Amino acid sequence: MAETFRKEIVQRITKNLLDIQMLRLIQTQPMWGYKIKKQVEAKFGVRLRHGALYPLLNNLERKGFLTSEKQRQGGRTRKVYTITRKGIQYVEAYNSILKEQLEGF
Amino acid sequence: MAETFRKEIVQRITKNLLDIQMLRLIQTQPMWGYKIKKQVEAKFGVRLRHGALYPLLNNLERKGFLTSEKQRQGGRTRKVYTITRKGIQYVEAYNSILKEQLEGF
DNA sequence: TGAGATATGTCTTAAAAAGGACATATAGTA
DNA sequence: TACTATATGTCCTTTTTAAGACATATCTCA
Repeated sequence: MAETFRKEIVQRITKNLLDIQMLRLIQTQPMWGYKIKKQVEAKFGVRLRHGALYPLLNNLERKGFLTSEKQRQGGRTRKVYTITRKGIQYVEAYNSILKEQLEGF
Repeated sequence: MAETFRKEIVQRITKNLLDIQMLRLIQTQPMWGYKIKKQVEAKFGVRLRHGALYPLLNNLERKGFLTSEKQRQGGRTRKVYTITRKGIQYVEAYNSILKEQLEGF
């Protein structure tokens, strides 16, 4: 049962706080959409539709949490995202809230 | 800015993981809907509509995370909720995920 | 050369959630 | 007595979100 709960909660957090989980991933190293999709799916056990992912990435860039750079690999293009200072601050705010939650009410 | 981020994230967590925050509250002491509403609003800075709260509480009871007992105060009735073992397990699963998130990827 | 993986994007429709009204009753206070 | 707070519940409509299709192009391996 505890394991069922775990999976369910992880999936809920991933779904509802997907942008934060993505920023955290990109914080470890710059990454492009497709790779983010694969990593999120593997790490959190959720299906991440690309139809939701790419608009979200563009949105995070528009808001200043990410910057992107197009990289060519032969004829194929990757849009590699890097986290900004603003993005790091957002993740840090999240981390500090987690800490408080663990310390209890 | 960091403070703006904090508020925004706390509100997002409260909104999306409201049931868990409520279970955590009730875990500290048995509580009724109206009191939960006031506490959630004070602690997390969100408006909690009673039209959303009461169906959610009934739902959590139906799922076995809470039990309720009606208490009379003169002519007024309070439905006091207590967390169950199952509810505690759910909160514990949440706590363990928070720990892992803090430890990083 | 055909299939599956990599790679990024938009758009429409269907499902879920939120907001707010409708509904009722007691207690306390000005 | 009228207003505000306490207390719990449902229901409809609007808004938001999610699912999946539509769209295109390259790369690799069998």
